[in-house]
Amino acid sequence: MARTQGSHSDITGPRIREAALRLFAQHGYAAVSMRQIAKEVGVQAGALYNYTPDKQSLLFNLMAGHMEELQAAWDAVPQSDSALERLRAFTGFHIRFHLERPDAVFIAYMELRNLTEENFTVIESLRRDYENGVEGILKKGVEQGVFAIPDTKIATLAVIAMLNGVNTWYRSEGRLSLDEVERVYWGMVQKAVST
Amino acid sequence: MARTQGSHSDITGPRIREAALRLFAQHGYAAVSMRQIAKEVGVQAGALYNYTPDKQSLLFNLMAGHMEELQAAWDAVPQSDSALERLRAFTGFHIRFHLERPDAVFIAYMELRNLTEENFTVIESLRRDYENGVEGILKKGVEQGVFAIPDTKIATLAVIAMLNGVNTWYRSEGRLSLDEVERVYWGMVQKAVST
DNA sequence: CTTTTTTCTGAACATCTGTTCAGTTATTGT
DNA sequence: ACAATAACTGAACAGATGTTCAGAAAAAAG
Repeated sequence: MARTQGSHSDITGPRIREAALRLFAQHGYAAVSMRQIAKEVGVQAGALYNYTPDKQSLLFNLMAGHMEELQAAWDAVPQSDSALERLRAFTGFHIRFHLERPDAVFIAYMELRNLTEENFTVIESLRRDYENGVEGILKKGVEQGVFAIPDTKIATLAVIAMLNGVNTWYRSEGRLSLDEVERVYWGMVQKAVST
Repeated sequence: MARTQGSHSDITGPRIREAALRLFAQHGYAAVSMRQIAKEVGVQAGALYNYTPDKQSLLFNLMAGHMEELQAAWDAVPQSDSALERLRAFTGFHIRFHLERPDAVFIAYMELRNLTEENFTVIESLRRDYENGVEGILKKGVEQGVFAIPDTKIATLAVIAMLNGVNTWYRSEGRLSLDEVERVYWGMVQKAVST
């Protein structure tokens, strides 16, 4: 046997990324072998190398793709003039975006140490861009006199860390709806930074 | 060669745990081999098995030890009658305790997926105990009328997630002192839950 | 129908994995 | 001085690791 029936590059490529994403999130990058990923796709390990130069690139592209999607999605959200309204929009956006892709989020936060130095630098830079956007909102709110924040950098990280926490416990079959979750978190975020 | 000069069980044991802790935190459980740990200690891989039945137990004992230390340390903190004061004490305690052992904290949160099912259950139970202590404070505050919280469980997780964020950015040589960090976070926590 | 290209297999590679264990040496107890 | 024990070595184990590559088969192009 060699090439099997119905095999296509444009199908196998995404399937490899999906399988890698799920497996990396579940067991961790180092604990997942190329053969496991291949098995999930229904292909031999060697075939993966038609789609990625190596395992490291597979991880890096998943992470970079996620961070770029995140930034692009946030850039597409219309921005109000009010800093308070911007922060509310961000809270909702961040919670929803992250709950929609728990695996990608998990990897982007947990597998940083398995990146090469260069790849790590790239991802960290993307993350900083995103954080700077949030800090911009907080700074604007301080200027407008609606936020009282001794250190906007810390507040940025604190808010993001708090919101990221949702992913550790939220289940769609659970007690609370997405809207309720959003409302509860917005209540805390708002109070935490307000004057 | 076999037993080397000046070798002692009561020295090697802790050194193995220290090396494993550092390496697991740095590269991840799955990415670290028993031979790497042994090399760090200055011993052959086989010698590790005088101190741990296997690699999994090494991880589990590090995590369980950390969680028990955490709970014991918090239990030792004197508790006020005021829920507000209790929460302030918790904020300071949690930040300081976690900043003192970044590696153990990192492992306890990141390597859960590398635990066997039974071991995972144990660790999760210890974590829930700790979280329940915090939720008790918030509930008490609601009773006393000083906290306004729609959902104490979510608020508990949100506060802890926010505080855990410190470990991702704090450096002792950095811009802020521990006292300042504690003050800034307490300001946000207090406002987030207060009436 | 024939050629070319794309997609994949299956085997091979050198190296690393966790773990076991017989044997060796330093230390402790008598 | 000798025996017993604790601590460790070094080799071995069966299997897994990422990656390469010649060749085979299916699909596309002519």
